[in-house]
Amino acid sequence: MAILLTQSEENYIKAVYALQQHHQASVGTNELAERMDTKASSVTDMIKRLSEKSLIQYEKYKGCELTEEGIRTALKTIRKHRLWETFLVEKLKFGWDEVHDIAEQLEHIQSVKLTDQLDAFLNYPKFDPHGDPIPDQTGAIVQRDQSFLLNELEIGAEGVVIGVADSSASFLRFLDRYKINIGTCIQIKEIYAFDDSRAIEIHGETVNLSAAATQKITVQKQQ
Amino acid sequence: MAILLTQSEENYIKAVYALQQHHQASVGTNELAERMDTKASSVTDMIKRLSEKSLIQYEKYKGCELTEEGIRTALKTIRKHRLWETFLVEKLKFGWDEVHDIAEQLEHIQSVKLTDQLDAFLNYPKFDPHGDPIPDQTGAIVQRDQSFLLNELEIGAEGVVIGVADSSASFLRFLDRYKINIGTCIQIKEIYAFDDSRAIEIHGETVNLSAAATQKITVQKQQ
DNA sequence: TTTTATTTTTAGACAAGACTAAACAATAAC
DNA sequence: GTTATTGTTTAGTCTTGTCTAAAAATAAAA
Repeated sequence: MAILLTQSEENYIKAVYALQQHHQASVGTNELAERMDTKASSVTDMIKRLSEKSLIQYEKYKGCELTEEGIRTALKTIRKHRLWETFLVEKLKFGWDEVHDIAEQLEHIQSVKLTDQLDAFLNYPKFDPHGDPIPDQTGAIVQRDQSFLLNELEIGAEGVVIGVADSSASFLRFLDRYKINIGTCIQIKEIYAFDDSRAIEIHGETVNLSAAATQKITVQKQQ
Repeated sequence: MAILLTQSEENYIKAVYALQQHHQASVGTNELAERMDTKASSVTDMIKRLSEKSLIQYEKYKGCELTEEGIRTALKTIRKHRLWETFLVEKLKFGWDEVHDIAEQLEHIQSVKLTDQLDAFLNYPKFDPHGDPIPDQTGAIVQRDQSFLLNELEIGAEGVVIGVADSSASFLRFLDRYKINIGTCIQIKEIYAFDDSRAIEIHGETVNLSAAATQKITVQKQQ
């Protein structure tokens, strides 16, 4: 059942999954090479290997996509990654901008029991510190009911931050400076048409966020 | 300062350290091959690599030993291994016979901050679940005052279990069956000369332990 | 001290995963 | 419907870590 994969193979599977989720179509070699920070020729080699293991569906010059088994594999890795990120932030007091690289290593630890015990220890969290959903043992993901980007809210509307669309350290530090976190409550006070920035109230203070910033913050609308 | 090592290199360093600690002399190629479950020729290759990185002192046909830098490296890995074992048993409720293989993977995660935060989270433990000392950030190891093997105690003497000299799953399960754990108090009731077994009192009950078993349990003598 | 046995090292090969350079498809432009 | 351009694959090389088979050095025995 559970085929043993190298770390490199797991990383490729994860990347294919992410790209496939993004644009609902088969994934190209160059695109994947860009994402994996490697060369197209290396990608071709790896795709062939994964195709041998029937985790990927592949036809020459036609791109690739994950098989059912490949998707299950990707979800297992994502589950581990997000559980470890949660552990690092909740228990070890890391900032949410510091955890990605470490989780990238931890996600490759092989032990189903470890993953499940960690899940239990964290009290079966549904979302990680960036607001991304954590697949359960069966690979199921909780789907949130309608969420909005911050720039979709009208003046006066309130939202609770549930995620971010950019996990770069730079952006996460920006959020920290404004004390914006998962669960933070935000109200739109004003929208400036000239640059599409917003005045928002947060923790009682009013601050200005650029259009770029508001496009990267996901909220659950209140009431 | 901190040279990056592959997992394989780290494992070799750890093995050399262990063998060197055991018999205070330079470590032979075959011996190391046995320990690493590989062939002597592979060991020679690796020793050369580690010698290049000046972690190992090596002379052809004369065996090898760790340099100062090599010892520091070994202690870092041992620190991580034992902290993770402690985490798995204390927080994730693993049995002490289940943690070795997982810790063997976790010990290779690269992040000084992770190790130190984990140490803090566990409240700076001095010993792991098998009673082995955990090196601190500087590599210092707490030395226990005189410990004894269980078969060195005379009749009537009491001891508190502080470690085991065999971490095989089989032996650890044996200990679990008798509810023998780190911190368990044991008193010698009788010594049977014919097979060198002992009647011992433990948790109010009296049971018989073979000579082989009593040679593998380390205790701190009481009073 | 010469022979025998053991230990250790070399030489050459292999698989995984990457690379460069060059060839080959597929698509777009004219 | 040829040419450019872009995307993809092949061929050959490299490194890490391993292997086998054979040679060389050391240790033990005669």
